[in-house]
Amino acid sequence: MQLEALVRAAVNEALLQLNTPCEEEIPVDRPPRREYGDLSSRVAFLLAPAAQRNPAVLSQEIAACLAGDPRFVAVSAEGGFVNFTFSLAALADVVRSVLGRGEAYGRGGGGGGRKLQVEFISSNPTGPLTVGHGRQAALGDVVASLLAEQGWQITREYYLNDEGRQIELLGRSLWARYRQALNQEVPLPEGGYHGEYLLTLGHRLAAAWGDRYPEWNAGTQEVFRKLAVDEMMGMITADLEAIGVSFDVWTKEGDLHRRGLIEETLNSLRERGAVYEHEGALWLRSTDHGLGRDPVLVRSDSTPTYLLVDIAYHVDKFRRGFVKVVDVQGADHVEEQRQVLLALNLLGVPAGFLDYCLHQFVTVRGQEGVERMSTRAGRFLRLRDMVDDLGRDVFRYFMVMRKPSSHLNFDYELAKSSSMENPVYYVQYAYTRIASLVREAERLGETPEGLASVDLSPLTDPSERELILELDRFGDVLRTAADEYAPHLLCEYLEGVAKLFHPYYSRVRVLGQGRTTHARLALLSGAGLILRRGLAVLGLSAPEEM
RNA sequence: GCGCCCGUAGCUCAGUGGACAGAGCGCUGCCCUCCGGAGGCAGAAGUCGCAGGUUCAAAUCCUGCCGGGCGUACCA
Repeated sequence: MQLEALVRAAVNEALLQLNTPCEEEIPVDRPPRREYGDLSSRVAFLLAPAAQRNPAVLSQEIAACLAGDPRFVAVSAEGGFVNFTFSLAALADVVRSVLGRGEAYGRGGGGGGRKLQVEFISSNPTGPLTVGHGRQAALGDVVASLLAEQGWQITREYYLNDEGRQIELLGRSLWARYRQALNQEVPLPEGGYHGEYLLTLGHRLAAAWGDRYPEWNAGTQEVFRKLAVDEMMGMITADLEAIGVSFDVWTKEGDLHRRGLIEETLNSLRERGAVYEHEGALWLRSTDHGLGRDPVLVRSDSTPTYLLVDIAYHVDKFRRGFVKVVDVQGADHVEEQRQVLLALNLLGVPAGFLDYCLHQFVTVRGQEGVERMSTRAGRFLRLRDMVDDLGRDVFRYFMVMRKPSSHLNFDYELAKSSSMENPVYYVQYAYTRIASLVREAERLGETPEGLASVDLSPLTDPSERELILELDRFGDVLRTAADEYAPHLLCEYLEGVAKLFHPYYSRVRVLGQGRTTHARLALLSGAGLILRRGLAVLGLSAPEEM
């Protein structure tokens, strides 16, 4: 990050001398081949057309201007690119920045302390969390952390659908299981919940209550509905705890109703002429705005659909003062997302207020070909079972290591492996080795006075240069990952740092080398700090010992 | 049919306009009495789904086609 700025400044100076100012930001890239230097700029390609110059010549002139610049040991032009190789002093500044800024290193200020909400999981309380929810849980939690790193004031929120048809069905299913446990032939309702968890719960209730609720009536319904939701929420919070996810706010659908928000939102949409009646139901005019079909807002039995409630919920989010809202949702919600965005637009909520982080589904390797998971049918892999088996760190990492928009193939065998083949351990082990090294240095009395002021001139090994260049990228990686809701970029970055570290560590001796020891300890402390910070953003531990 | 996502090495995936396309796993060979061996080094392996187009430059942008996933409910 600071090295990029350094190149940018140097190029600007050269362009000023050449009387060819660049209006846009100077492009700086990592060259594809090591021999091209540490960083490069294709600025000459950018300026050549307007200046009517040959990029190859222009790049040579830029390089010539910067010959002998103390920030670089080499500035060269090749085929229109300008390639930069930093001086050791410039690189050493990076290490000093890392150590100097410490925990704050890599943070960005784009959020400016403004309020941002990340809503995720929001799974119906109709069963325990599944592997699919696991991806969303990890993704939402890490995206929230990434945005917090950019200076946003984050609220993690879970929307709890505690009313409606599915919940009635759940209560009725539970009652059926309860009666079955008392040896009464009561079938599960049509479309009811088949999962084993209700069976277990039914037996428990039968043992506790005996024949207290023999009939399905309004009173029984109320008892079972409420109890079922409470029990399911208990399971869900326990599951969340297992993966280390916690929420700041839980919003219940019932509250939105009681506050009259649904009605109010419907009226606002109606005033804007966006609603019409057809076959006894109320529909949203969305085909007028290029969407595929008009969805129902209020059913003919006068109950609101999920879509209308969701629109009202988002209007409420806007009123609550969030500057931005990110909803993490599965790919099966695209259609609905467009409807919500359209409705918000009609209601005057500024564009860009709501953003979706859309993710594809998870397949666990070895289970391909099985039917799609369904909580209702009782056909799913429980998140809890996988977390208990693999550990929180591995589970979380594997869930965010792929681009959200790509289907996730979960390699269970690799996740289960405890060697360095497993990327989680590969990264964590790098940190552990550094921690161990620092402890050993302290024990031997080889720890330098102030790490940040150590003489770094002994860092002449090529791997040390590589490592420093990589450390310098940390802030960029965090920012891009936050902007794009793409935690996998951070995973790849950390694996890259670990991949530079491990071979270096096994090849180079750190302790007992005098000044070189001090310099290497400073560099590795910086690397350790970044590994720990990166792992923390992912919600993983950085073990001092493994 | 329509909409969205995906198609890159044997497998799982990075890489959204720049220089001879990368990683992990797997495979082949070599090395390791040493700060934590839960190792290290090297190698083989790719017409970037196909065909056109735009550009000085395309895995990347545009169009069409092929293949896979998801959606297309008065479910959520």
